[in-house]
Amino acid sequence: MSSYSIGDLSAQSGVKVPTIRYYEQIGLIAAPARTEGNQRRYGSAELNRLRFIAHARDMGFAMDSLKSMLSLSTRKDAPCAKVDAIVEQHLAEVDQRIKQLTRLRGELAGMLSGGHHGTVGECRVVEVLSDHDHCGYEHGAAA
Amino acid sequence: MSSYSIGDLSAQSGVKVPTIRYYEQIGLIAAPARTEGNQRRYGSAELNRLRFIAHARDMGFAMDSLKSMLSLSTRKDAPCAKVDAIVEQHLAEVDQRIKQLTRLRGELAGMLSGGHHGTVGECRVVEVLSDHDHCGYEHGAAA
DNA sequence: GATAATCCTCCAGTCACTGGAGCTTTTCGT
DNA sequence: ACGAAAAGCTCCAGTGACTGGAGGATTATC
Ligand SMILES: [Zn+2]
Ligand SMILES: [Zn+2]
Ligand SMILES: [Zn+2]
Ligand SMILES: [Zn+2]
Repeated sequence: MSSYSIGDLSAQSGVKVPTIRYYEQIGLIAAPARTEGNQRRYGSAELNRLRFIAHARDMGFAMDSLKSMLSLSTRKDAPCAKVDAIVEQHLAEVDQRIKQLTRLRGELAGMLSGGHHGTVGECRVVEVLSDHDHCGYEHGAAA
Repeated sequence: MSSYSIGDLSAQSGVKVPTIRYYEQIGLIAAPARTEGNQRRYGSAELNRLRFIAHARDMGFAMDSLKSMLSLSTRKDAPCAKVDAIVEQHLAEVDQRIKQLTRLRGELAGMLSGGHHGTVGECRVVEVLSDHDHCGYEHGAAA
């Protein structure tokens, strides 16, 4: 059988029930067929679409990219260059983020180094956090 | 002189004016003195606190950690172990995030590799996004 | 003393959900 | 076949961390 209730769909996709309704509301997924008693019934196409959404969201794609990819992924014979471009851009963003976090990691490690601060008054963490001049890292500069 | 208007404070700290008022509203900073005409006037202590907040926020500390660190950083003779612990935990989180992003990077790069997909129908990006089985990465597992 | 810039409060909106109240429908055991 | 329990429905409100606007008062500058 290929008829899922919203709960089934939720279980199969890992997306919570209210979130599915929310996605319908914002037009991310289409309004499905209803039973006599007004309950939503989905087919496997909707399940696939929802999995696509969940997977992409899980990988940190922005909602906008997601919508673009969804609309681009419907025509199987269309060129995939645009989809690929979105992924490339996301890859670049991820790279950027990794670099930022690596620098931040250094900053945090630096705060903790030198060890045995003892009191808040001597604590390098508090010092660095209180005054960016002690930090040496240009936070917003590479954003 | 050590009397700043909210605009001065904003300029000195890099925190936007409405955000400063918001921080006051949620109790992150204390309500400052007012002029005859009801305008906020700040001293350098408030500026320091705001800089602390901005700096920590900039480094991705959660609002909760921030509050803890703020309350811990007031008594200069208290031991700094707790502050350090918060930073250590944040460092661990950053490490974790870097690992996740590095794996994600691999996944994204893998999607783009093999090149020349041509059409959406053959596109590895669409394939991987449509069906997590093609992805091989356990997304939620290490969260 | 006029005029521009800044400030005030209050309220609404953002994003991506999440949860509850109160009611109806479906499912399931007997 | 029937009654209870589970799951569904709609509507509305709330979250976090701000951001922005309306409409009006105050301050700074020339
Ligand atoms: Zn310390
Ligand atoms: Zn810094
Ligand atoms: Zn492709
Ligand atoms: Zn995957």
